[in-house]
Amino acid sequence: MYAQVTSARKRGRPTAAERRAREAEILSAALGVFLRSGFGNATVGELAAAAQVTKRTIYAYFGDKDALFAAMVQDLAVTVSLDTASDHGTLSSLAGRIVFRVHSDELVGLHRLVIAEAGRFPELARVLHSNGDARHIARLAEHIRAERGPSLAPLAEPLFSLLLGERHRRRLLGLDPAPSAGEALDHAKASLARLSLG
Amino acid sequence: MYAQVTSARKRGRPTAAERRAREAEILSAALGVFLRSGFGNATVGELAAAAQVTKRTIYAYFGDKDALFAAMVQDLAVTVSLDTASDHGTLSSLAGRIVFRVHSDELVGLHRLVIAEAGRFPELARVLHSNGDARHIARLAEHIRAERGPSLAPLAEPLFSLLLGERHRRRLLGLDPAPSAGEALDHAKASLARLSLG
DNA sequence: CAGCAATGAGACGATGTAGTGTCATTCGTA
DNA sequence: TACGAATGACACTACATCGTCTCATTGCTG
Repeated sequence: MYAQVTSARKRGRPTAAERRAREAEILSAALGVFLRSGFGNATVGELAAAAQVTKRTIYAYFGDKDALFAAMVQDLAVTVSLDTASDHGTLSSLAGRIVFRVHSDELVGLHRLVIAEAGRFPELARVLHSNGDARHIARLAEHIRAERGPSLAPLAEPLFSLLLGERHRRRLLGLDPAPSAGEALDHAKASLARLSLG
Repeated sequence: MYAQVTSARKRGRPTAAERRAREAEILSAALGVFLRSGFGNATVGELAAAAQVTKRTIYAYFGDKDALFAAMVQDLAVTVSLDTASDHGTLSSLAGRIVFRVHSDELVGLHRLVIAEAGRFPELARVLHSNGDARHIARLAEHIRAERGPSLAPLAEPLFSLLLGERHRRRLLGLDPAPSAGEALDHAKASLARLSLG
């Protein structure tokens, strides 16, 4: 059940650039494996094969499986929310992009992983929430403040709940596919209208 | 780390009533253990000790660990939503009770378990959603229809999303404690007001 | 250029756990 | 009353997986 090894990697001491690239590759491969198998079910051998390295290297780079998982989540947490650069445009366009992003397979899977392991990694739950939900809500609040006035800013949090909606709960349970960008925008507009923000 | 065994249970063939009681006891104990440890981390020995039986009996009753987990979730799914009997009173009182129930440690923990194992037990995810969220939304829709007219019934689903709110996401991540009954009612009233259902 | 750090390859030990076998014991049932 | 089903107690097997060890190999670094 391991990933296909297409070519043997060369041995020997790597350059500094190779080290950085290898670390990134391990983290990236780990995401794929953990999303497919879950934390408990993923074996270190599987993780190593997916990253095209040996277990030796995994342990040399990260110490153990727990640390690799933590490093992966920490690494991803930075990119969990939308780019700040894309932080212009109308409120409804922002809301639509948030819906699309938050319902994506990648983010839903990451959320599922962290929820499942929240007991063993409480810090990761905090990090994920700070960089995800909290940031999205803050961004919505800024836009509402700018477009509709400061008095409506407290609507950002309930708006975010509507943007998630029942669909996101079904997503976490694996019952629904990810929405398209068009569906996401439609849902965002409907949510704004319900709070008289349309 | 096993539960303390206070008294040795008698041996020998049990009566029919004892069998039923024992099965219920195993299911109940399994909930506690799975909530504490998660599915993967809970051992069959732990489950057996918590139920005051031996592993032999667990296997005789349920076959294997997977089947025990499935039986437990199926058993609980029936009681996941509010009693139909308590289905009277005002809309805001119903909403308050739903908030309280859905944010309870027990339901949040069950949700967390099923989300974590949704890959291996997709049927359980369906059962939990049908008996939980879907039923709550249907009940809200009935009340809205009766109190405010049929045209507002489609608001039941967004209302349910507001009732969960950001708090429930934080609950799943283990970041917040369960709300008191008073807090639950306050939040329900605020949510109704936001949708002009107050 | 010589020594050493880092790696691939993969065997290996240690550990934990699912699930079963054995035997005595209790009690329902014919 | 005698037999057999169901269970407790618990040793035991089978197996998976974490993490380490060995050895050869490559290429940085002084």
